Amino acid sequence: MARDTRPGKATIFDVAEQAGVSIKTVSRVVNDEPNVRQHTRAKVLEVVNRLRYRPNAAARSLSRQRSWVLGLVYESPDEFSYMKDVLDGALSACEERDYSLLLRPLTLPGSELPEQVERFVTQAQVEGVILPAPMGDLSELVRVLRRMEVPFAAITPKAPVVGQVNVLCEDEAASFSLTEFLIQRGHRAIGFIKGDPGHGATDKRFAGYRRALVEHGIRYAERFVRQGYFDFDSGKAAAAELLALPEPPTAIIGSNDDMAAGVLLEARQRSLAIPTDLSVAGFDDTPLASRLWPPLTTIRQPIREMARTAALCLMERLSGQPTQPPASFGCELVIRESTA
Amino acid sequence: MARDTRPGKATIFDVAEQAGVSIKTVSRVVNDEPNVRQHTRAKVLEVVNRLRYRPNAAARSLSRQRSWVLGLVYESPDEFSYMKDVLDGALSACEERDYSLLLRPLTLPGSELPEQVERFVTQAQVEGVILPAPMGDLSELVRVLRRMEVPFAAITPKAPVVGQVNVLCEDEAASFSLTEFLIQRGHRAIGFIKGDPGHGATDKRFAGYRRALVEHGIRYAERFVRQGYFDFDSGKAAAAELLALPEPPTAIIGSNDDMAAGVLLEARQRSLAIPTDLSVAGFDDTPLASRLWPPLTTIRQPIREMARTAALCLMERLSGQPTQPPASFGCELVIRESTA
DNA sequence: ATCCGGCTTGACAACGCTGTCACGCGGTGG
DNA sequence: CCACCGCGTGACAGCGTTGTCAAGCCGGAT
Repeated sequence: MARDTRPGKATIFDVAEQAGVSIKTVSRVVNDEPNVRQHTRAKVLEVVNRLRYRPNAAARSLSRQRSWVLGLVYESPDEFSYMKDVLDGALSACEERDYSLLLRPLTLPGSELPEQVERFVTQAQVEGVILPAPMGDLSELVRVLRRMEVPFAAITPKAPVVGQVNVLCEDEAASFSLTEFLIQRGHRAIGFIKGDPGHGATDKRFAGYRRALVEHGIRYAERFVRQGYFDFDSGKAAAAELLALPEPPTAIIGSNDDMAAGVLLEARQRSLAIPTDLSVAGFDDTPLASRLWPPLTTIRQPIREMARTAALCLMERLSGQPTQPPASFGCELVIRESTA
Repeated sequence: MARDTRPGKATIFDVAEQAGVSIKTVSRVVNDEPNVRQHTRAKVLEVVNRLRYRPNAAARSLSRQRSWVLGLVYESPDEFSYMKDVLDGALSACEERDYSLLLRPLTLPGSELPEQVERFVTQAQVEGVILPAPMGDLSELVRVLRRMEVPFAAITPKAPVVGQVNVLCEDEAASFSLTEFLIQRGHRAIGFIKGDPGHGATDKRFAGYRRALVEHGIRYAERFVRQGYFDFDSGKAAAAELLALPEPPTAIIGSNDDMAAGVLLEARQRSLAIPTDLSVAGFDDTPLASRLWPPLTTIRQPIREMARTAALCLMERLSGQPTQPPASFGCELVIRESTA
């Protein structure tokens, strides 16, 4: 007769007692350690199931001096679809390996950033941190984690952070292919709206744009490039400037979908037909891209897979494996109706 | 000379030793317990700061038999903006009170739902669960949590779950005011696209629509109502049916923004001018609503605040306070350019 | 018969913290 | 002068698990 039938309440002692073994043996069975006779193992497992025994995470953490907690430090933007995919990927990896994932949204720019991250990591005994873009590009952040000796995995289009797990995204190549696509469709005057200067992706995407122009013998014109901040409003404002040019571009690339949406709105307010009068392209293939009119030509990155990989590699590293070389993920050009 | 200057590594013993007191006194100071002389307290705090001592969460959990972990169980949809706000609110509350928040996305409908939740709760020693809409409407889920004696907080437009924390949203009233707004603008033939039948919000929003019609002496016509599933495609499909009617409605309400976006697209493909030929309204005021053309008239709910409240009330309850009566939150009509 | 080594098992300390209880001290009321 | 009380403090036993180490057992080699 079980003393307590509520699940999650039985301890290793209860199991040991009912199985007629010592707690150590139960521990061995539960942790799949070798050197337990088949018969004993079966008996223990039977009791484990009957009592719905689950090891107490706190006790295990305390004893093993490990928390099995990963942290996800991110910037919380309005348009969350990028982070949603990151979250999905990281969570799936964590669930698979019985890690927990703790979230820490940050507002940028932030002077107290190092303190906030330090608090986050120590408070929650975070073993490793995942840094989705653009967090890996923040040197203060990297420095804090280094000092605290907390391993991290950076998802970034920039050069890999040495000594850490890196997941690279081929933003430059993606931007190149997007620009090339527009060139092949006959565009010569192509506007480009850059993203936030703090983000590594900003430079890479811009670099891909320039390279495509050069390789196709088109002169790069600074007047076709505007600074944006990865948000709707800045995209709209930049588009307003570009479209007010004496010879406006026939196509505009926004460095993300949200800015491209801003371009669309600005164009509409100027009664420009899309894509007849103006082609527009974005980046990221967020849900937004397919809901706009016309649906956006954009670049799809396997964000979910990238985050998953980042988490998994980080776990490997935490369990003592040598750090993997950076994993790189390609992008896909999604052609919709906003370009002609 | 500190034995280990790395932060987060000092234990209560190190502090006690350097402060010349017992570990119990350190514990008292750190936990703000009474009966410590001012002088002693100051000395201990000084050492705590110097060593950057942070209590070990696992040890504390083990000893106090509490985990300070809340769980957030949600359905992971394509359009994540609702969940982003929930997440923001819940996280802010957790940070404030030094709780951790664990996430558990679920795919609906799911036959293994109870098992998944049970695993989630026991595995991570979750003390209380937050159920954003529509999770609180799933009876299997509620039943599992009841059986496990895990308190939860439901954010729902439906009747409060007895014995638990409840945060109510006034979907019926909001829908009423939105419909009334359209009526006052002269619309008589108003189409309505319902949401997923499983969601409590679906009925409430529909009820508000009907009540507004009735109170303004407009006959309710079933042909103007279509079933949707809270996603873009179903909204578009429903709009197609409504607009194919011999006498199509002059306004269409989507039960959320994503479906309203679908209506917009369908209208555009039929060359209907918005809002001249057709008014469109949504629900939720997601970022999508303001990025579409024309920007959507919609209903804004204080989701973030609601989630915050849910989390805070849940914590109160976990620390032994009596359960609060349900908190109710009003909505706001956001008038944009999609209606005339 | 003896010794050795590998497999299986268990006793016990350790992990870092909090709860309980007891002790000493100074003041207060009888 | 003594009993009593409340405050400040510390010793110590848990909390549930894993790591260490030693013991017992068995088979094979000596």
